[in-house]
Amino acid sequence: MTKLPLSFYQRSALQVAPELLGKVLVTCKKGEITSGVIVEVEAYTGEDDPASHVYQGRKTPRTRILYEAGGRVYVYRIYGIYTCLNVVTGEKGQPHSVFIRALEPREGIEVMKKRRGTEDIRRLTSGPARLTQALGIDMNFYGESLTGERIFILDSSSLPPHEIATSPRINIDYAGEGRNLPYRFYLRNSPFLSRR
DNA sequence: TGTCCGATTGGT
DNA sequence: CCAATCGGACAG
Repeated sequence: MTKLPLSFYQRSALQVAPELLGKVLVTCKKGEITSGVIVEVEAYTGEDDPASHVYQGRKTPRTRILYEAGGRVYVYRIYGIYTCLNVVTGEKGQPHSVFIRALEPREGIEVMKKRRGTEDIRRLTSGPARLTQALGIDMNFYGESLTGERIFILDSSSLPPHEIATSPRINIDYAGEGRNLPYRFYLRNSPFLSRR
């Protein structure tokens, strides 16, 4: 297996998002490898997207990395407690990203159980803030390259289209009209989705 | 400087 | 259904 190349990421979020399903997200922290198959993502499509952190051209210290070329990590804090992970996509100056919402655990399950404080496999990585905790992803990962050693995504064969489902994005009621856009993509039969 | 609020989660 | 908990965004 080989890492996805930068060229994979340097396209629009709507192209990249469904293609990330079935790929394997890996982190290596203090020699401990943890990984999971990506089963749920959402596309955030830049300054015209009411749900995006860069809506209407907000350029702030937090969103700086979104304006760089695709292939890096965008992490942010939410509710003062949790960390959420995005993959930056698009060309430089095109602030797209793909929000990673859920994984199916693969490698390092014992480490993940310890980090999450639960034995329940279904609650290890089935949610955006759960998976970051399980994989040890914190704010120090801001801007990290996805072609490096700490965090990367492994390539794998494409999935048959009928396994991929679409829906509106979750918990973006603040986005007005944008709340109905079908920008969430997930593996139809996965037991590891984030739904509650 | 002050106020408002969230791309969530876990427990009632 | 609701609280937790604090940095970011923005108004003044």
